[in-house]
Amino acid sequence: MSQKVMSIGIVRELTGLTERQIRYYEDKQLVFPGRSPGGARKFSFEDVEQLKEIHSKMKDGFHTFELRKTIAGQQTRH
Amino acid sequence: MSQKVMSIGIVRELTGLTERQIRYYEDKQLVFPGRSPGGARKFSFEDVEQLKEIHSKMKDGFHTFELRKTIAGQQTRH
DNA sequence: CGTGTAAGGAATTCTGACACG
DNA sequence: CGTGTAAGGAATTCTGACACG
Repeated sequence: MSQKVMSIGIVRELTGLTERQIRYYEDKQLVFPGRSPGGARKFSFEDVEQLKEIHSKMKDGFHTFELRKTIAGQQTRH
Repeated sequence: MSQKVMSIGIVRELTGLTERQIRYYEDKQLVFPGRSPGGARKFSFEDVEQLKEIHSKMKDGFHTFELRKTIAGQQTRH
């Protein structure tokens, strides 16, 4: 489930988010997709769950910089 | 694991097969990928396992038409 | 039969920017 | 701040065909 295999188009379908939002959350360090040799983002099912969680929190009024703190504790490192 | 989320490029990496082989196995009805709106094949992790199994059998000397019989019994229907 | 390849087109994704607020 | 969009380019995938054997 942690294998980075999905391109952003499918993540869009699975999460209901727009590509813009997904890229923005990555920019804000809330998700960490891999990259294909050509530069395309690659997400795992865990990333998809993470994105759903993020968007849920956003709707609750949280800001990206607030969520980043919470997420920092989830990351394996750094 | 049965969600069709990977494009052929990743399946190529995960299975070690060439795109040509993957498409050929689909043509011979050994795997049944979904399709994106634009027509791109979408595979599941189950499909990846199936492909590995297929190639393994091929190396053992089996032909696609022989494997199709075995696979028919695995399919949910048809 | 199973797989390689060159060919041309179409769909997908990428980045940086302007916009609004 | 979070997200929409038009812009141009690059990477990805598709199909049908010719090739070999």
